[in-house]
Amino acid sequence: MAATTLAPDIVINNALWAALLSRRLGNQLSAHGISLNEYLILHCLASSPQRALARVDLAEKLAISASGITRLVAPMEKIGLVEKQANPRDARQSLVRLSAGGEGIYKDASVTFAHGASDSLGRLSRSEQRQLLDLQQKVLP
Amino acid sequence: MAATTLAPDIVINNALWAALLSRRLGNQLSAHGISLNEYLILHCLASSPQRALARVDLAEKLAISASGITRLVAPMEKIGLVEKQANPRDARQSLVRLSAGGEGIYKDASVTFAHGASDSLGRLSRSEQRQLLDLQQKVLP
DNA sequence: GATAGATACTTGATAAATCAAGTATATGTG
DNA sequence: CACATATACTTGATTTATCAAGTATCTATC
Repeated sequence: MAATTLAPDIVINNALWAALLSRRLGNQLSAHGISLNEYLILHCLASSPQRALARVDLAEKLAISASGITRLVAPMEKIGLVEKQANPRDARQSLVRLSAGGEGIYKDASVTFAHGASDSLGRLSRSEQRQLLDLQQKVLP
Repeated sequence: MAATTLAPDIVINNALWAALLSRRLGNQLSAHGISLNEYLILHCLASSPQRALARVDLAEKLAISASGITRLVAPMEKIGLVEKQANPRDARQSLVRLSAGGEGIYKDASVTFAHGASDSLGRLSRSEQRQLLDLQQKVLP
């Protein structure tokens, strides 16, 4: 059955598209002084109700290793995009919290990001985009 | 207008999902002794009519830098997955050609890959998968 | 047919991400 | 309470990918 070829093709397309976009968007974001991964961190923080997340949760969301988060976040703290916030209930954890400055950069960068994203999806109609987003959200855990 | 949030969300979802899958599939493929990028190279070669591609074209397809291809392909040649084939019409180029051994590994790894891919898409019905693939192909250049 | 510029790759230096191992704190069990 | 195990992070060593610069070849123009 040809059934088996469907899922792999989807995954491969996704990987290729992601690689392409991450290069393109990474280049565009560099105008704001941040990398794509840094943008994604800001995005996750801004989307979280408390504007703060444990490093472990960030790592999980971004599918990055724990040590990767440590090394990504350290310079972001120095620049003041995020702040380290101790957790009084668990001394092992230190939350990463979005700072006011970080939020500003995030909003600015989001304009650029949205522009690049729209360009890349230009061939899809609005309803097709809606459809794609719905499908993605079904797939994501 | 909420219109603007659609495309960015799609791109972000795609990036997060791609990161997740590349880890998961990379781990699974390591049982075959190859990385995800090596699998993708084999896939591109196997899908090409001549079973061979110029390094430049591989780099373009995988959205990897030219030097990245050089360093990825070198060990694959040593192991015998691919062969270097000179281009008589252009001495600058050397094509990367899928070897018989490489094809075997590719087929074996594809079973693993298909399994992982299906798992990840388990929440989508077959027709939804078809829909997703169609949308992806509209987006890709 | 010589020369300027473009193309296909390779290589050295560097940045980014990983794994494995280590530290510190928390939790559950006898 | 003590001890084993699990969790949250950090750090050193290594892999992986990148960029910038270099070589060799091709192509177009004068």
